[in-house]
Amino acid sequence: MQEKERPYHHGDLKRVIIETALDMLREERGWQFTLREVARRAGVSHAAPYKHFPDKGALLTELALLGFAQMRQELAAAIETAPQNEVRRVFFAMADAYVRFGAANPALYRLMFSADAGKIHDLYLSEIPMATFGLLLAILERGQQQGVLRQRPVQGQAAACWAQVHGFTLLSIDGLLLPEKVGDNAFEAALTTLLEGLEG
Amino acid sequence: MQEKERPYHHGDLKRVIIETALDMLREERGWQFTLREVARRAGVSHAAPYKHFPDKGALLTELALLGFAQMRQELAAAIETAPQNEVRRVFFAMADAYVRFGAANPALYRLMFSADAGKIHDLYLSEIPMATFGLLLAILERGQQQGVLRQRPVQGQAAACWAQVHGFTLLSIDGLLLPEKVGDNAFEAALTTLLEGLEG
DNA sequence: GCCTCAATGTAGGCACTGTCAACAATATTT
DNA sequence: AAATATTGTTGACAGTGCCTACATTGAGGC
Repeated sequence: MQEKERPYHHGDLKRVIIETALDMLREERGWQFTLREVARRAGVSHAAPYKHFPDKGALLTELALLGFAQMRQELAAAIETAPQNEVRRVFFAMADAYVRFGAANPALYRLMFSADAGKIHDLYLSEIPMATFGLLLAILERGQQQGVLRQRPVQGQAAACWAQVHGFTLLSIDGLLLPEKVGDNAFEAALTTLLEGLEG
Repeated sequence: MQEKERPYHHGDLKRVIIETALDMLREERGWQFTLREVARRAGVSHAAPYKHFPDKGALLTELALLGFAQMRQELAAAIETAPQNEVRRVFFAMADAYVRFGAANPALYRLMFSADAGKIHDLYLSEIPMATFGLLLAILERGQQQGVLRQRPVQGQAAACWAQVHGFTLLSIDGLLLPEKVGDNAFEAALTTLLEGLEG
């Protein structure tokens, strides 16, 4: 005698589960992901998710992929807002968007780079993350062609950028960039150092 | 009728538990830490650890602290092996030791920077990690005084270094620094970029 | 329309976990 | 020696991921 007579077959439970999980990732700061809790919140029995995901790791992997997709989108958008001929500003815009994404979605970002899902690793070679990395390579190449950046193997420079921004994002998420340690506007400072290393 | 008639009171179970946990951190690549498993391996009942640690998080926190202590020690040792007046080599030695530590103790390193323990964060202000950070600051200051490094706020430069090396370590642990993406010797490349950003 | 059948939901059970309370054995203090 | 505090064990509880058995439903062939 329930008011909302939900049909026995949910329709698109898979999407709902993913959506719910993403919501919880946004809300729960503590991040201890529980499949049963997701099911509960989705208003479905605790075993229902198993009809759509072989196991917990599969769901996590899918969430991570969605995270990469969203991040790539935001990075690309941020890049376009900058004047394309000024490499420095393009670069800054990208880095800023990157860290901002991490700060806005800490649990998701953590998940994306967490080995929790186990076999996520094959996935880092997959298209979306690779494409994101490609954005960075393109900027660096352009910068070198314009003579703004040092002539170095772009892959190495890309590694430097990636490590720096990734590290900064994680430290920031973990709340370790305390002013006592690192001063205020640590982000600008760190990015400046990185840029000065890239520039000729 | 056991051969080794272990006394009912273990003696220093606390140390043994920590030791066992560290061993397991070294061995288990997958890292899903289980208190009961530690107790089992220590040859003790599953609730025994609770006489020495209020909860799982407390043990993790202690392990993290030990990790920081060991790392600080190794970094300090590495620094001393380099000619003290050549900032560049001192810096490189430190960075190298840092990444090497992470690569040698992936699970422990992860734990040190994982919010798993919850309230670890208060601890990042504590002496040992702070002292490690101090090592870095000292190098940078010396470098600036010698005129080898750009005159910038050291804290900002330190943030750049920390983020870069931390990020690189994590990416390396996670096996994301694939040659297809980042080339071979990505480490030297990234460090070079960082150094060129620090140097005048 | 009806009957099969695969898809998708539920219920319950298994082994495991962190944690706690009750109890047992030992050290320590008085 | 007796009382007490410390440190171990056992057994329980709720919660987890995952599995199997079963219920309900939608889609396709007749």
